[in-house]
Amino acid sequence: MTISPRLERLRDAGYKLTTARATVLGVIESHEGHMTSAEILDEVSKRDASIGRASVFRTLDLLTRLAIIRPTYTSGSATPNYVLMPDGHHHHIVCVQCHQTIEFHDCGLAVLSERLEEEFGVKLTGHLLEFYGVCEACSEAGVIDEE
Amino acid sequence: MTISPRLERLRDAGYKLTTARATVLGVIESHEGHMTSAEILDEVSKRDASIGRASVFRTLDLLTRLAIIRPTYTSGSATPNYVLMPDGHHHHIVCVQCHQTIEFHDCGLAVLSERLEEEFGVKLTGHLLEFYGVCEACSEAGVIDEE
DNA sequence: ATGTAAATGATACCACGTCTCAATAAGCAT
DNA sequence: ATGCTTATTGAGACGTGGTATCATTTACAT
Repeated sequence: MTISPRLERLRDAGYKLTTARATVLGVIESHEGHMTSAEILDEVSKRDASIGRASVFRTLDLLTRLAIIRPTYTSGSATPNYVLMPDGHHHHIVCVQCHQTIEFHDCGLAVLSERLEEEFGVKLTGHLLEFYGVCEACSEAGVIDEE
Repeated sequence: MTISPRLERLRDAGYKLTTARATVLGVIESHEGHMTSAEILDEVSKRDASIGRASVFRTLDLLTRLAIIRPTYTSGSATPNYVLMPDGHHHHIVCVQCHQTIEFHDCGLAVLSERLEEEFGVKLTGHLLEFYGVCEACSEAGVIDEE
């Protein structure tokens, strides 16, 4: 069996390679982009009904700790969206009106990252950059917040 | 009564200026930094026990839509932390081991922000930049993840 | 093969956050 | 000030996402 490089990271960190973990990661990887926990739960049990809810959440926690995925803002106080961090980083714009997200790729943050590592003595593995604003469609519709 | 500039933003956007809203914002403003919804709930009812839970959550949603605060997910799938966005932006480093956060201030993202506005036709009001890594203390303790 | 500790699944459980709805208060016009 | 209109509120019931517990299973080392 070939092992996804991300699963290897998991094993290298001292965690066991289980089917539950592989399935959860597989689901997230195959479904590039944002997923809510409900969607993940759903897809996982479609692929392997024997996997319990608890394990899915435990795996999400674990993947988060390993900076493989990241929970991120959705709507106000609702449940998070999980986002894959392809090379340890992820960037998007989210529209505060309609919650649509636009992904973009170059951020030029490598320099800042290094500076911070020195300044604070930390070892950085990734980052998430979210911009907030109003998308084209919404600003044309002109809902609230026009001054 | 003098009105906080943030409350004014709220009113200018067409929302009424109520005690519930003022209290919630007041709590968040006075407690600079990160707060969970539980902490906010607690502080609010300490200041004014007549304010209901529902209104607090509604206000959090509203403030989020207005980009005055922002929920961020420091730990895995737990409840979000609400963060004030002083000038529309906020930056921190979060330790994936102990969940401690370190705030920093200059990010040099203004340039990128403008470029994105042009490229995607959006109007950006703020951003959140999170770095993930291992803090000094944790990497000395050397828990998991040493290669 | 066998042992052992980590991980799992089932389920009961809890808390966060939402919904509903009648009561209230903000803001405006007079 | 006064009254009108409508957004907003508080109370509480409700749903659901996520967690704790624990006996069972599984991964991995020897």
